[in-house]
Amino acid sequence: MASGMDDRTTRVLRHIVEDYIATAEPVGSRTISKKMGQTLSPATIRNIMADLEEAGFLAQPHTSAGRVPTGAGFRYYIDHLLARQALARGEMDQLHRAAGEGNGPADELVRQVSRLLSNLSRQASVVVVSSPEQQVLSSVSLMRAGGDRILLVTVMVGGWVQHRLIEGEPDLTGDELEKISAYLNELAEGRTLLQLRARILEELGKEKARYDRVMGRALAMSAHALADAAPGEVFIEGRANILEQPEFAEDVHRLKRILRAFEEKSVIFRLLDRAMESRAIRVSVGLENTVEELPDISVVASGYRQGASSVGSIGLIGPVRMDYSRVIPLVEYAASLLTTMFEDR
Amino acid sequence: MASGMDDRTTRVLRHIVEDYIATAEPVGSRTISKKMGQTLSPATIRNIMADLEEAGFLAQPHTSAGRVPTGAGFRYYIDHLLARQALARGEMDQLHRAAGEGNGPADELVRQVSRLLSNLSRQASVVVVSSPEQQVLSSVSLMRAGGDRILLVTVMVGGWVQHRLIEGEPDLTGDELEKISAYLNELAEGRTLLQLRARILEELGKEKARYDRVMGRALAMSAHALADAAPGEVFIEGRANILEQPEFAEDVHRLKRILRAFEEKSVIFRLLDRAMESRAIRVSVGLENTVEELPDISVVASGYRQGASSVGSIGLIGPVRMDYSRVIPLVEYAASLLTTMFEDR
DNA sequence: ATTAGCACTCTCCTTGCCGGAGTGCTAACT
DNA sequence: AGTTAGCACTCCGGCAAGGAGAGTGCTAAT
Repeated sequence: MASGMDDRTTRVLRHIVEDYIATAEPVGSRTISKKMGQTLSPATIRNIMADLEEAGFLAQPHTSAGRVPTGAGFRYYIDHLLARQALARGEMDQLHRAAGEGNGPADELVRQVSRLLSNLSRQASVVVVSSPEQQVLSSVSLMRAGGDRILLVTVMVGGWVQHRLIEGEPDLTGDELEKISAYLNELAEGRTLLQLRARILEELGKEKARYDRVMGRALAMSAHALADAAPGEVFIEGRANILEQPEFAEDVHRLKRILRAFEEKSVIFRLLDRAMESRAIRVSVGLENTVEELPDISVVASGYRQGASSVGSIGLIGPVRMDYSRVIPLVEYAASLLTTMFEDR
Repeated sequence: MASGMDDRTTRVLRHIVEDYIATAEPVGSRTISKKMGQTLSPATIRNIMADLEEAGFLAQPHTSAGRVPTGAGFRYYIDHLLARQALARGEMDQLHRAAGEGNGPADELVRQVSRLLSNLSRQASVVVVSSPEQQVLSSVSLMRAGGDRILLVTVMVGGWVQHRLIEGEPDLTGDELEKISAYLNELAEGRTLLQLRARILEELGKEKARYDRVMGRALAMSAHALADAAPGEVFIEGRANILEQPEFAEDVHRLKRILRAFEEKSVIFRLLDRAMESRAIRVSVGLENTVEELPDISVVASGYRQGASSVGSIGLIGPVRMDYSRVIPLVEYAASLLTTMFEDR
């Protein structure tokens, strides 16, 4: 049925979707007729519209209103009708500059890009970073953290930094810590965090009895600190842009749900994690996304990689009525930018 | 004039403010008469109300509506009339538990407490952490960060961790890094970040010519990395609670301004930094706070300390119509909790 | 000094009434 | 056949009028 639409019908659909994206109002037959250069009269358009409605691509808010695209309508538009709009030179430059400014650790980079992406798109921008378990370590260090606390700091090659606190290990001298750090670094060389953990446990079995107790205890406590996987991170920028969209600004209830979701990382995670593995951009429209808390929102997201492995995804969250032709290239570019930035790290 | 109010007048004011806090609606003379056990007739109350209006504590939205407290009215209520409401046992326990769960580095602790504070108060909770420049270091470490990058990690005794990236220093071996780290730690011993920086520069003058070039360059690059002060941090939790307040939920424009402010750390900083030094709790009502972007909001905040020095403040942001009797003790308790948590760090 | 009474003022809700936009259907046209 | 003009119909949104309700200010009596 979807493919059984002639060219004229799809052109009408395209115009309706685009007009609706631009105005956020139901669009009528007259408008479309004009837009198509009067080659067809409103009456004809109406007939076509009726067909499209029957096919499930359009809906009427009430009997005598114009048509509004349904989720399926948007889906079809995105999949078959969309004319991508090239990024402006200036936008690309801005994104590059933002990436350049993120010259701190990786989170700084990601935050800058996300922030700009939200500004350019006037939507809320989200970046999720998967748990760095699978990433290759660059170095490890044990540091005093006041009192009887020790901080285990891990740095990944991509520039992600993590720290975990170890409590109640008072009587290690600075020298001992350094020695252990050096040893851990040896173990970590070229390994992922996951592998390091395994390696430590292995080593622990071997060494425990033989060598000095200090080292044994240090290994044990490192293993313990690394035991539970770090949860991964979520960065959200441009929340306020949500209010720019009339469909949300007018409905306090929906607004509340979205803002609450923003505060619950796990929800955002679920929203974006499907985009993570796929290299291509992914657009979820309305009810398609399985997150019950948030019906009628769209997510445009793309994974970014570091070398061969996917480490996270970046995307936009907004109303179904988004300017996909503009927003999709933007997200795509931002994702590829992150990928290249991480490449030479 | 403020002190020239007799007991009865202030009691009326108190009831009006409290009723308004509870209902968010203008309150009439009848209501107050009833609330005071009919000891005074509505007509009398009306006279008193007229006095209070003249004194600037009340206002009428329109001729025949009830009265609404003005900013000055709230101010007077907070300063003279407020009956603090003791924290429930359960609330204290919850806060303690939250603090206990924040067993990671300091930011985790702060975030947990803030989050719970926002839940208990149904307001947006904010914590600002001043730049750690003045805090005493616990340890320092230089770590490889992939490519030709080095990460300078600093840990404060309170548990705050910072990292700064140093780019383009490729040819230092792991051993050298460790050696330099050890040396930096010696210099840092018991010093604040500010002092360390000075010390490094001093040392740099001395050592540069004499000792090995590696050490000299390492010192120089550390000094450079520490040159610009880290900006301090802001944690916001419970943004969605803002929507719980009818005064904001109904006015999209105001909502937008607040959410935008939440995205601009500097604004939040300005909002809370006056609370930082003062040990007592600080309540800013409406236009009192000098942040032009946000008229008609209240900030209830208190500094928290680490040892003798103020390191930040925690507070709530909400409408002027807040339940101060409940919220003030809450913030106070949260602040003191943070102070004690940092004490034994 | 307090209070009852009363006229008055505003808001808010309901109701009813247009005008405009847009549709569906039918009949005529190409 | 497909297309179009014409027309009756539906529904929304805005506007005005009217009435109920809440609350006030003032005056006169206690």
